[in-house]
Parts: sequence; structure tokens; C-alpha cells
Amino acid sequence: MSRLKDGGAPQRASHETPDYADTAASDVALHRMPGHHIRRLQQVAVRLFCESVGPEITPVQYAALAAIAQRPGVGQAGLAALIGYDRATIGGVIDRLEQKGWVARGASTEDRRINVLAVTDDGRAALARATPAVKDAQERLIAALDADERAAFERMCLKMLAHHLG
Amino acid sequence: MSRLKDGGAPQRASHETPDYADTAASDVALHRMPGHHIRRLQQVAVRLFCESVGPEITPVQYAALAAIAQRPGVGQAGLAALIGYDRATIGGVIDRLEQKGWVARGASTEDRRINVLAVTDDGRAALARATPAVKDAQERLIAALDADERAAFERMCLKMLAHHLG
DNA sequence: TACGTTTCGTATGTATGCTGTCAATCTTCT
DNA sequence: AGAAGATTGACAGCATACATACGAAACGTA
Repeated sequence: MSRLKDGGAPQRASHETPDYADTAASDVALHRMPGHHIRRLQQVAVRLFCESVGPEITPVQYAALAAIAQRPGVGQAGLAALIGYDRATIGGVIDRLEQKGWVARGASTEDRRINVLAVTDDGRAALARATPAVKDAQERLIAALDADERAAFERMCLKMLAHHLG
Repeated sequence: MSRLKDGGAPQRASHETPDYADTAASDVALHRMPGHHIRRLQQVAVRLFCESVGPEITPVQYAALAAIAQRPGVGQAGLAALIGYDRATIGGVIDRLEQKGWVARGASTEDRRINVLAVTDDGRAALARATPAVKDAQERLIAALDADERAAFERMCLKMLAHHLG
């Protein structure tokens, strides 16, 4: 590859200099795009989840476990539709949950294509252990907003989602 | 263990039964969590991006390309800080951009550890080609919001991000 | 100037996410 | 019933994401 001149731009570690505290970065067009804000918020949400909940269960695994617990007997495709994941992704998620002994795959008597999903007792215990921490992470995520803003934020999120998914 | 995942491309399977149009799914606790809404919005944003821009360039690659174009000579760690990605992830992204001939890696005369990054002419052309479609996708993402709501949404996003990253 | 600490880019491993394809199976239309 | 179409789950493949660790190189301090 070609040799390039050093532009002299400051070099810093990503965890040290978030762009939201760096005025010199504010001219990057990216920082005016709602998609960029949403992506950063998603990163923050996952980080808070991991901090609160710990390494025992991932956000995706928690979502799947909670959904199966509320809808026992659902298939993988139904679960994917329920929590908004891809069918191909869910397979691996269930694999890992099954490996931990938290979810059991079973055959359906109605439809032999379907893997009937159910939460085990261990899975229910893990869910109960994680849920308070999950709620704490959700609370911390919107901690900077007051009550009115939280309501407005949720309303606008749902409005956009209904527009695109509904 | 890491668990951050931004989507890559449009979803299809779950698109058939969006939970936001399914009243029977509204009792799933997940659907009241801001983290869940943000994740779904991120999926929508990626899907709109891919629809508008096409398979030529991914959201991450666009972000990297745009940032390098505005800050020529930046290193990989600096780029990661600029657009909010992980240092380890950026390596692969730059690999693919370099393979397409859109970005060139060079050695710094100041600091021999640094890979100085620069956008090639082809890269600039690709950036110019993609940018209108990217802006269109951003516009469509918030299409359901009126002018006041858009301003409020951006303000709240920045408020939360500043709280967690600033 | 010797040395401990940081930072840079890279490699590895795990976990998402989505596309596309396939075989098995269910449903619908003829 | 039989053919056509749709659905389910598995699998391969690509592209994120991040933690950890490593060697090379730069930096701070004694």
C-alpha cells in the first residue's frame, strides 16, 4: 500500500475520549444523523445491561428466555417474531440456552417441523435472578431524562416503530 | 464476553409478524423496556440504510469512510474513538475498505505504531454516490415524527449519550 | 538513560445478526 | 388425491461487536 503523510490528528483510545465530549469531532456529519444516535444508544444499553446483569446471560438470551417463559410451547420462528430477531440467529441463541440447561427443545405433536420451546426450572431461576438487574439497567439508561421526557421518548419510539413495523 | 450487536442487513422473517401490530404480544415485559425499543429502532435504521444505499457499502463502512474523509491521517484507534467503535472491530472494517480500494493504510512518520488512514479517489467517489441515499434513509427513519418531535428526539438522545459517554 | 506504563495494531474467541439455500413438512388449490 | 406453494429449522457465509492478550513502539519518570 501507498505511504501516506501523517495528518497529525490526535490519537486516543476509544474508551477515553467519547466524541460527545469532544467539540472537535462535532463537525463530522455522522453526528447529526438519528441513526448514529440510535446506534450509540444501543451500545450504551448493552454496556449497562452487562454491567448490571453480569456475564451469566446476554441481552439476547434474556429476551429469548423471558419470551419463552411467557409463551411456553412457542417455536423458534414464533419466538423470533415475538422479540424481533432473525430465525437464523435464534437457532444459535437457543443452542446456548439449551447448553446452559435453561431451555428445552421438544417435538410438537401438531407440527413435526416445530421445535417446541420451554423454560426449565433452572431457566426460571436464572430469569428471576437476572430480572432485577435488567430493570436497573433500563432505569439507568434513561436516568438523564425526567418523567415527562421518558414518556415522550417512549411515545416517539413507539410511533416510529409502528410506522415502520406496523 | 461481549454482547453488542448492531444488525447487518434487512430482516425478513420477523417482518411478517411485527410485534408492534400484534396485540397479543403486548403483555411481554420486554415491550416496555427502553432498551428493547432502541434495539428495534436500530434494526429499522439498518434496514432502511440497506434499502436506500444498496449492498455496495455497509453502515459501519460508510461511517468509517466518512470519518476518514473528514480527518485524513487519523489512525485506527482515533477513528474508533471518532465514530464509537471498538479498536478490534475497526481493523476488519478497514481491511474490507482497503480491499475495495477505498481506503489506504500508510505508515506514520511521527509514530511508527500508527496506520495512517486516507480515502482514495475511488473511496471519495463511493462516498459521494452513497451520501444522498444515506440522507434519505435518515429522513425516512424519523418520517413519523413532526418537526418538534424530531428536535425533541435528537435532544433527548444527545442528553442520554452525554450522560453516559460525556 | 534505564525502566515501568501506555498506546497502537493485530490475533483469537465468543456472540450476535442477516442473507441465502436446503430438506422436511404443512397447507391450499385443483 | 395430487401438485404447488408456504413454513420451519438447519447450515454456510459474511459483517459486525467486544474482551483479552500480545509484540512493537512511544512516553513518563527517576
